Amino acid sequence: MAEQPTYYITTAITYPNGEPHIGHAYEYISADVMARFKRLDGYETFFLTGTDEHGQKVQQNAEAQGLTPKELVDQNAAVFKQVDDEVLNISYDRFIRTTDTDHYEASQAIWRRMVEAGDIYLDKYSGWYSVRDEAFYAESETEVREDGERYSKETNTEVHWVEEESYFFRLSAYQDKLLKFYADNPDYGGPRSRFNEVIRFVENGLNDLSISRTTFDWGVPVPKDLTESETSLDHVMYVWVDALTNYLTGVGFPNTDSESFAKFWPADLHLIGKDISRFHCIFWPAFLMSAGIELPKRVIIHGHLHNAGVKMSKSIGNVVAPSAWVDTYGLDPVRFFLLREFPYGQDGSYTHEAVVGRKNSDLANNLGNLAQRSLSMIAKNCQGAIPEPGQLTEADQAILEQASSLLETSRKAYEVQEFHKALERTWHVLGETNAYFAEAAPWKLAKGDAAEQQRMRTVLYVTAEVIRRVALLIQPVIPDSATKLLDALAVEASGDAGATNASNTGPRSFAAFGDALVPGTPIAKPQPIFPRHEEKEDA
RNA sequence: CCGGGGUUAGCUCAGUUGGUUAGAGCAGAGGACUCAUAAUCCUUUGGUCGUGGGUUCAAGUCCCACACCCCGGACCA
Repeated sequence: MAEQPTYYITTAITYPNGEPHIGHAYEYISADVMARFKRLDGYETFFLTGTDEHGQKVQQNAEAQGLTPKELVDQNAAVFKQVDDEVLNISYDRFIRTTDTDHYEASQAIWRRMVEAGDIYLDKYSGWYSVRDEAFYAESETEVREDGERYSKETNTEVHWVEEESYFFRLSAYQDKLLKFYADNPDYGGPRSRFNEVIRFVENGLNDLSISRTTFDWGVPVPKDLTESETSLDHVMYVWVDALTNYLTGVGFPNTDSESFAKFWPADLHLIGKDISRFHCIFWPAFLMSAGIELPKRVIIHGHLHNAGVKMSKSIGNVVAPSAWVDTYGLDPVRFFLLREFPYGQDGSYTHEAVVGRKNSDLANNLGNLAQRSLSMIAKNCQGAIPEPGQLTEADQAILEQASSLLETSRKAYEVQEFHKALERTWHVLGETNAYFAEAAPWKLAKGDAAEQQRMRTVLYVTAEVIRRVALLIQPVIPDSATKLLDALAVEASGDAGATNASNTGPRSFAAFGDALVPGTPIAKPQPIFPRHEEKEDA
């Protein structure tokens, strides 16, 4: 047997300092869909997500609440994990926390490698520092406001003059190497327009990067044996060094001989938001080059979601909790909407009407009703079993051919994370199938002679077979509904709609895409799977 | 200020290397059907393709200028 292909995908790890909102859900769901697709397509897949728990902000918040930092992040991380587990049905293989003990080991190991490469040196940093942003600002980027305090103009956070000893990473030495890497790997960052912005930024020159702090201790300690010869201070790593390293920790680093590291590194895809593209497209590859570790294959940068065109913000009060949406619309409609509605990579604007439109029009009408009408006819007119088709006409073959092409179309689209295109094409075929069904009018054939009855059975078979193929392919997006659909078609159970590698093979994996429904298989009386949206009564 | 992207039907968007009557989905209108979740199918209304110039036999598609929007970045305080 040929060696099984592998796939390693990560989300950004979340800074758990607030309630999860629909933007977090967008990232988790899209990564989940990608992971499920790959599992169903036969890839041994590892899907990593988690929380980023270090930093001064956490330490200060904890003090303010009378907790230890660990107590605080235990609480907050649990909230995010719960959303993954109980609200969004996210099929991660590991929920990593940067406070996990193996992560300390990994972070110290990559640091050590970068020291050995001669890329880390001790110096002094001074400047205006914002605790909230965890960033330094030039004086010109700040201003003193009415309350006498100095603020960052861009982010409106308080800044303080900080002068501290810090370790630096020789990022400036990587400008040419990075540019060459981008040129050699034009698909490293996507979509192209966002990747171009990164490249232009690098072309404008890079400064060395401060990568340690001494003013607080909530972080991964820089190994003492590396610092004792030159300083007596205790350094902890700048959060981004340890945060990015989570991608290595997740698959076994620093144990590079481990089975999981050998299997899954380099990562196939880092899926992140546009706010952190620079960390993933510049710092991360530079760190890895320095440490002599292979670079990930691709970073896909998604956009942000806007509430009816307005940026979500707590002060405006238009932040939507994932659980609120799921309660209102149902999980699968939410998952479908997020991936179908927006070209992946661009910002998206959502409205209640838009979500309801997708739920009713695409799911309930075009797919749900097609399944219901065809399966009902099979239940009533074919002794409740998948019928035996007769000679296929050109129309039959044409619609089956369209459905067949969807596997390759979807693979190509998913390869570059153009989820919307895969779904658009799939729903186009469903539209054609509805037209095919109306044209063939099997309900009229049911009343005809033996030849017409045979023709009816053929039409019903072809329609059901199209639905089977579509149902297989949309398992990643709407796993629960697609499973019900396959159940209704009496497709032999296998796997778990892409949730684990148990979905790599079997009648419900993509390996079975080219199979066909087996005539004579009994089916149950169909029940509607995609209800139309019901508006709740005003409170 | 520099760079990138955008400005196409009521809404969201496609429009390939410039080439016949500018497309889709949703929404609207009319009709059909009754298997089905008042779903589906057919037909149809609707656009001076941001503005003004230019190149060309021919421009949504190329060039220039301008306006507005979005995204990056720089500089001055």
